[in-house]
Amino acid sequence: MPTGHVTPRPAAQAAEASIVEQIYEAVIEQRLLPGTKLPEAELCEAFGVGRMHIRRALLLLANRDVVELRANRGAFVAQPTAKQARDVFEARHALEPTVAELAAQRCTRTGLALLHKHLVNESAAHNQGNRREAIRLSGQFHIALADVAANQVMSRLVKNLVIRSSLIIGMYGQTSGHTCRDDEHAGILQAMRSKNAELAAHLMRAHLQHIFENLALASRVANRTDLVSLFRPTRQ
Amino acid sequence: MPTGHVTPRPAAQAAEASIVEQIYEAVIEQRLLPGTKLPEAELCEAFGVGRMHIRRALLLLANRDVVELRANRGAFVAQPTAKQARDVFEARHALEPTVAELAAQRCTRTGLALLHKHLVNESAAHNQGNRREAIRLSGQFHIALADVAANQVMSRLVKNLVIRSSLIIGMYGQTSGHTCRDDEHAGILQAMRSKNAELAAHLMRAHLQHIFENLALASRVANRTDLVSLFRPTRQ
DNA sequence: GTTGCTCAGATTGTTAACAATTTCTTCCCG
DNA sequence: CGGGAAGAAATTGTTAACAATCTGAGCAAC
Repeated sequence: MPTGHVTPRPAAQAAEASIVEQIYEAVIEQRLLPGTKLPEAELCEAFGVGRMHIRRALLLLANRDVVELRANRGAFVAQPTAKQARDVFEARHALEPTVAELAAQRCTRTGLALLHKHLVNESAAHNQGNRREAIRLSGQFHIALADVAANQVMSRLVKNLVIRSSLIIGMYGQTSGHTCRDDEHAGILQAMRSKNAELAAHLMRAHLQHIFENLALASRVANRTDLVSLFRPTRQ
Repeated sequence: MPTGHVTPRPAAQAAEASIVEQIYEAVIEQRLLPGTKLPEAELCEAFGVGRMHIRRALLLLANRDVVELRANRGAFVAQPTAKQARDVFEARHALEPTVAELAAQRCTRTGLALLHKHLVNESAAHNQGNRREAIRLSGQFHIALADVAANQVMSRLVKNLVIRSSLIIGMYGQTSGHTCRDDEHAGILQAMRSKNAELAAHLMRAHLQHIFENLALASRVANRTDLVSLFRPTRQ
């Protein structure tokens, strides 16, 4: 037993958790579009780890329906079907109003301040035309709300659903950039400030409904992503 | 390309899915109690597969909080804390009334028949004193309900929450065997028959509340499991 | 008699080589 | 000039050996 007690071997299991997290972020920011191939070799180089860790990270991502593993073909960013999109938003509709309700009941001063700061950044990104950051923060708001609700189980569920929503918006989203109107987020926060849990839940319901209505589930742009991967080398 | 098109290589990825499923079942039936160690070697022998598949299955189970992976120590059946227990049931409270509502709206004649058969079996198991089967079917009812709701996303979420509930009941459940009173299940089914979605949701809410109230979250039997693993060789 | 250390056995974590499959290129034939 | 088969390169899946860590028995010291 040498010296300090600062986590003997931390690099062991944290590796794939970090990888999963980073891919999550990339999906939320829509830098990784649905259908994009994720070759093991590239990921190994990108994250500087062995194939084993990449393999395990991909397995976890597949288990959460963020990537799809095709046997002997490799890993691809998931392409949710219209049915899956409906299911995801139905689940959000069931969960998130309750999350908002709980968050309104349990929010501390610190939590409110955090969410407010979130909104300020979100608004700023919107006005600056920083679409990527705006999308990211837009999703993060829902996750932050779940954190304020102080329920880790629901927090994880919401996180996963938000990420999958990013994929869904990437596939069926209308061109107009208002994926999540920040004023609606502001309304929810205002309801929380006045401790009106019922109103927060109602506003969340309406908000989710609006997001869902802005999807064009009829337009099957499913194969678009293959084109994207074709065009990708030139862009960025 | 030899003959038929009946899934060229099915044995590949289905392996760990099957293993996960079987461990799920064992946890639901409370054959695997919280804290039980799951050594790789034994699992390899039990399922007749290589260490790799076991390893991946355990990773998936850990990702769903059904087992806990301690670095260099191995895999153990998860031991939910009281906080986690509250979180799980709060999530169920948010999800399952909606599931019941949707199930009531969407149930087909076939679905109702399936659920009815479920209840009959459950009741029979209860009367025959077949505790293990009763517990299993009791959990399965909630899962079957989610299947009837025809939302795969919610179905998977409910399944996971039910399994974790089994662990919670295993840790904090009172001695009396009524983990899920089947008459309450019957009430929900009756509400579905009369297409009363609102009532189904309400009954589900009450049902979950009852289950939760029968937990003794105060009694920290957390370390009990270590004793269990000590006593286990003699029993059964 | 108990506490603490040391070393062997067992278990987990990692790496690397190998096998199987897919994909792309090349070449032949129509 | 186009279609298609054969083969090579690349990628994924699997196995086995190796390294690191933990567990437990045995022994010495207090």
